Amino acid sequence: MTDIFQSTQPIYSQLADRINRKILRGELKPGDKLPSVRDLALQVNVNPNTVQRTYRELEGMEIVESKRGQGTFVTENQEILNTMRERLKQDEISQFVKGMHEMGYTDEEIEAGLQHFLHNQKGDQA
Amino acid sequence: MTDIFQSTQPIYSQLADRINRKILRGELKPGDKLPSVRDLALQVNVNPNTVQRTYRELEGMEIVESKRGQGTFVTENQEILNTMRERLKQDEISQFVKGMHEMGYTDEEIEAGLQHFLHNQKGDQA
Amino acid sequence: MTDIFQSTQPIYSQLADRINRKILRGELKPGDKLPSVRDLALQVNVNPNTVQRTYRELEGMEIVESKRGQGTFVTENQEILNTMRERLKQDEISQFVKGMHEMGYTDEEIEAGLQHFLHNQKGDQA
Amino acid sequence: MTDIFQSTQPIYSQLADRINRKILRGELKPGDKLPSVRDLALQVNVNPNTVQRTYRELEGMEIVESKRGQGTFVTENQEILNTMRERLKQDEISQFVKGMHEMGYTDEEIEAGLQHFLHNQKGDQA
DNA sequence: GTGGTCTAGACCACA
DNA sequence: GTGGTCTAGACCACG
Repeated sequence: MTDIFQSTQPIYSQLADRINRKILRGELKPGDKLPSVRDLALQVNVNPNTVQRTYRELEGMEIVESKRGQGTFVTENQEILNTMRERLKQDEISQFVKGMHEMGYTDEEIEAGLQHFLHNQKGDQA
Repeated sequence: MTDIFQSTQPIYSQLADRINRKILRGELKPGDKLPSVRDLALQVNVNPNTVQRTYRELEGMEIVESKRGQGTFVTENQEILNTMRERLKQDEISQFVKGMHEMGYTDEEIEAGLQHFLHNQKGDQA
Repeated sequence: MTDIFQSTQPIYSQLADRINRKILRGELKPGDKLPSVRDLALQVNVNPNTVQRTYRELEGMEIVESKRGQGTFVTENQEILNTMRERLKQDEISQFVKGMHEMGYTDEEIEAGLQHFLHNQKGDQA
Repeated sequence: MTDIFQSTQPIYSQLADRINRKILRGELKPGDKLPSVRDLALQVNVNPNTVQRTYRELEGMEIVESKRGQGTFVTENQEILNTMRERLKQDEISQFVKGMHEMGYTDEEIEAGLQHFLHNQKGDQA
């Protein structure tokens, strides 16, 4: 039994990632209030406990502050956000390179491929 | 109800992708026989119909050939494999760049980030 | 409704504290295996999830390492243990001083009281 | 079955302690009337019998006096209050030292730790 | 309303 | 066996 098709990463962690990226993209700005635990649970159709755990995770990373009785807010500490941004960038690159290596591409081919792509994108991306 | 967490891409398509990559990686070589529909269905724990559809998909791309009564085989046509390889490469790159753009990185930063990563990997990849 | 008598600190956190102190006291040494989640849950009569959370908390502090399928173990990193030791010491002192202040004692009286106690203990402690 | 988490000390005794400390802190002054048994029972959400027993305990220590038909009052005998104050101080110290010993600290370290703490507190207490 | 804790019980992955 | 995740639903404390 392998069950390759439900991504193995836990939901709370996927959710945390999504929120991180929303913050980076600027959809959520420092000081903004996140949806309440229960609301987000309904939105993404998971158990409130799971959202709770997501928020707790984000709090651990100091990306978010939870205020009992008030809500959960994006940190106003820009430095932490920058750190997270850098970390996610490295993750993304590392994952990309790993995937390309798996397909048998060399570092040089990867670099060339990227450059070619970047210099030719005018609206022909997927 | 959003259900963001079971990746939206259909299973047969995910399966096709996985097989493609196995071929590129050399785990499956031109002329190799793929597992029978029933066997693969058991292995990855999906319905045989889904595997059937996956194979049909791959046949459509001329990456595999089904020989009635014998099984399904990786094409020996190297040109087609090269084309697929190229297509997957473009997909990978495009997806990577899209992700980086979403995080607000410019093309220049992406290129620089990749180069930095490639020139510094000694064993510190994820 | 005040309910002053169920210590407000969450169970998982009390449990974590108890385990910390066991480690400091040397009842649990670096590399030792903690009881399994389920066993400890039975021992202290709480839900396994609560113990799970305790272990997770300790893992976050890097005091403990959980190895799936094997168990949870006290870290062998002595430096972390020293740090924790120092932290708990400060907590204990701070709490003591706070309590004494609440009873109206001055810093000088606290210091004198402690010295008197330490120099007179021969077996007459509580 | 251990049930470590509901502090093992009986409630009436915890309550007595709390009242003692209120008196020491000056929240309750000599001659002040304590709440009626029923009122206090409601306030702290315990059975009136428990409060009754608490008051009897305090009476035994001569810290309060019950005047039939009028209520329960803090003693005006300063000497007794001083004695209690001293006793609670010793308790506090003894408990503190015991805790530090449990963590493996020597008497010298305890004294040094306290002094360091007292001389450095500017607002950085817990 | 908000976040936080806890239980009960199920199911998963690793070994 | 081990730890880890998730759901359902209850209850708490803060405001």
